[in-house]
Amino acid sequence: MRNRLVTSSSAATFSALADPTRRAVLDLLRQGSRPAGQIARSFPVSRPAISKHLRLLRRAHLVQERKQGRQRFYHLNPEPLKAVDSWLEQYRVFWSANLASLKAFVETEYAKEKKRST
Amino acid sequence: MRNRLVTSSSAATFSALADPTRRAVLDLLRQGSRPAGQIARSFPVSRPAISKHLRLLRRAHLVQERKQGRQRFYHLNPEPLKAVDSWLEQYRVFWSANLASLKAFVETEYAKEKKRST
DNA sequence: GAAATATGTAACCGTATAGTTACACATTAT
DNA sequence: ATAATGTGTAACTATACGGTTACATATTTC
Repeated sequence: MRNRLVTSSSAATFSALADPTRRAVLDLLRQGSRPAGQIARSFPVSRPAISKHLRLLRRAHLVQERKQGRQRFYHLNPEPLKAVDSWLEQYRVFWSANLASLKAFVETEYAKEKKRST
Repeated sequence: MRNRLVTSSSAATFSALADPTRRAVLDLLRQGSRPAGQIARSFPVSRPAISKHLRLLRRAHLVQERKQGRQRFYHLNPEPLKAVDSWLEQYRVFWSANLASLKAFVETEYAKEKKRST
């Protein structure tokens, strides 16, 4: 039941990623750490809303906070995303499998089409 | 703004994956398609609850339905997961980067420790 | 010390969500 | 035809969530 374990331990991560604003915050932080206020100014919602998103991201360990004077710099912690990646890993084989069956399907249809047109 | 697009188009996928039961349903379907009832019996929640999860997964195109007699077989459609994978792709570089800095950190600490013990 | 700045949190609101039970509908079995 | 089976949905409940405004707190500036 290793999958089970991975799935449940990364529960906080998956639900943190469910919100588009939070994903965008992470995308922003990929370019470097920023103080909370600057993050908030990058989005069309209120500062407290972003503050709450940051709290959630913090709890999911997707960001970390570094106090500096009166500012709090947030930086990305990509580590929990590894769990998402390893969950996804088990599905990658299906993509190629489906590509193969799609290819087969297309070829069959092409053959039919050819036959029909003659 | 390609990231933005990827992020928003996969919104349904990300929120579908937020629920642990739904992830477990997908995990189950990796082993092959199953009728709705059998899926439901695999979980400690009521059948209607699973029926609703399946509806959500269907809308996110993560599963597809095939009616067969009075049963409805559900099978995995991994295609939408590609968007998640490509979102993650932008973070993979950070893992190795962090591993490198962790390595550097550990080596520095080791050097300090060595010095201290002499 | 007072004003300005940066931030988090509490209280509240509306909506979404995950669960339940009760019911409707289609299909198969008797 | 009737009963049994498989499934989805409606109605309802409790809770979580994303947003807001108002406020508290810490730090810097003047």
